[in-house]
Amino acid sequence: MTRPPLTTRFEDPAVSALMAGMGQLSETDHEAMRHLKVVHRFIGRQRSLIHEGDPIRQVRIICKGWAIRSRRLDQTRRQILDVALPGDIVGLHLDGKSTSICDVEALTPCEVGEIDADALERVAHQNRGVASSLHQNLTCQLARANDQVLRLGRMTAYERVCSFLMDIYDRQRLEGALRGHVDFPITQAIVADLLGLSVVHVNRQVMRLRREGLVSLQRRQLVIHDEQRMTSIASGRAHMVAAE
Amino acid sequence: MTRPPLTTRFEDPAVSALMAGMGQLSETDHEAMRHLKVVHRFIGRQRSLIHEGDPIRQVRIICKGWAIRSRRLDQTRRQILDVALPGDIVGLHLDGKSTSICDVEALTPCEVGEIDADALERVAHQNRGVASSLHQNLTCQLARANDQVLRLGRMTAYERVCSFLMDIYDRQRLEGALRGHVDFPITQAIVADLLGLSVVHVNRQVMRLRREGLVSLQRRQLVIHDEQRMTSIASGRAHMVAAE
DNA sequence: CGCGAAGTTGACAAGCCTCAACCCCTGTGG
DNA sequence: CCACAGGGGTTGAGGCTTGTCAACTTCGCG
Repeated sequence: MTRPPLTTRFEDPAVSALMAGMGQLSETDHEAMRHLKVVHRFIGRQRSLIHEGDPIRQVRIICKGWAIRSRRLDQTRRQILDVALPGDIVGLHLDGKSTSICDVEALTPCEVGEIDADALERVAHQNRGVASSLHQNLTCQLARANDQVLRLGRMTAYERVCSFLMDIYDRQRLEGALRGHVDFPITQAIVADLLGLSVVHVNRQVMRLRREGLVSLQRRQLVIHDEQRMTSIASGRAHMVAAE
Repeated sequence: MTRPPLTTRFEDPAVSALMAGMGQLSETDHEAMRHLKVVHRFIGRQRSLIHEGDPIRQVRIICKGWAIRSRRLDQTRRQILDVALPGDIVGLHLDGKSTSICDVEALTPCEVGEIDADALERVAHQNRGVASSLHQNLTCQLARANDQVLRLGRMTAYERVCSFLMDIYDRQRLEGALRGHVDFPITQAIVADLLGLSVVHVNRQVMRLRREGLVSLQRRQLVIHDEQRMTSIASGRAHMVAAE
């Protein structure tokens, strides 16, 4: 269910999250960002944030929880484009007429900050740091999309799973996760739709990774036992290595 | 080989191409763009424009010819991310430190316009239209990347080939190709690396499309005989249709 | 004419999918 | 407290899609 929205103006967690991913912002930049109005929404698990074809007038920032962006080919075939973690922006995937080109759905209960796109654009136009940060965010999403293309196009199922697990792991480490284990609120069915595989085959790859002692994956938590080996497999470098 | 670069300032084809993809630019926007210095380079077929890891200080616009952006997993596995046609920008795929995350290579002899990235950023900052056009260009590249992910993740080989041919076809029609046939300077090996398939299998799909009378593909030219059917296959809608 | 690149075809192998059965865990309601 | 249902995970068997290898043809070009 959706709790009533909430509005804040100062040191908003959404704004902080947004700016965290940004490079060097001047004090003026910060000041300008603080004056943006942010509407907070709370979205239940598996609820839709955005539908393909929706007109988009706000930029949305995930403050808490995880979400996925996806597209459908038909009833049975869905492709998940990427996973959005706290601090990530959703709603930049638009066509020329500001219409969303993908669905966005909450993987876990989410708190989302909404900022009016025009207002943000005005701020960006007057504050160079903000503009270049947004630009950098887009560039980063492009880089992610390229990673995904490489995975789907040329990696084996085993490599794809490794690569994806390391991606989720690394992103959480960057955000300051110091423990050996990170959150993983993702079912194997989701992984399958992300990696262009069947659920059954994903399960086989996960089983193999466990058997080889590389990862633990239970109760929504992921532990990487051998970072180096995982990274090497994920980058396609581990080929004729004795894999048993 | 690389001919000596050439510098122009007014009504540069690169600038025109760049602005063509942009929405509504004011006269001031145009004026500002015209004062940008553009260095033109001529690149031979199969020559590299950018290597992964190169520091990028210029935005590059393809004025003539076709190029591809690609990444390698290892010696034997390459994934082509997309094809750049005249008017397309390359060199926006960067990591945080302005380093290229992919290779760019000329598919045919190319003329490329180079604009200093800082200078362009200054112009963009002062001219809202330019800024939003660049933003829109990035958004468009994101949308393309998503299309590619959908293709690789969930389409069959047959659908991928259809989808790709229609993409190349539609893009040239948009640019004003009125004839029934469009350029197609792309070998099947390139299509294979684009679609995550083997050359042999690409060939089988092309043969099938020919047998079914949907396309002609010869002497570097592509003809689509049944646009509607092709579009329907490319979007995954043609499933249980009697396809032979 | 001859060479190399690109395209074509068949046979066979491998990777991945589908189906189907089963297990485990958790929450829910009687 | 137990029964039950449902979601998620696991496993095996068999089939289809795609890859690999290898041979051959065609095309483009000097």
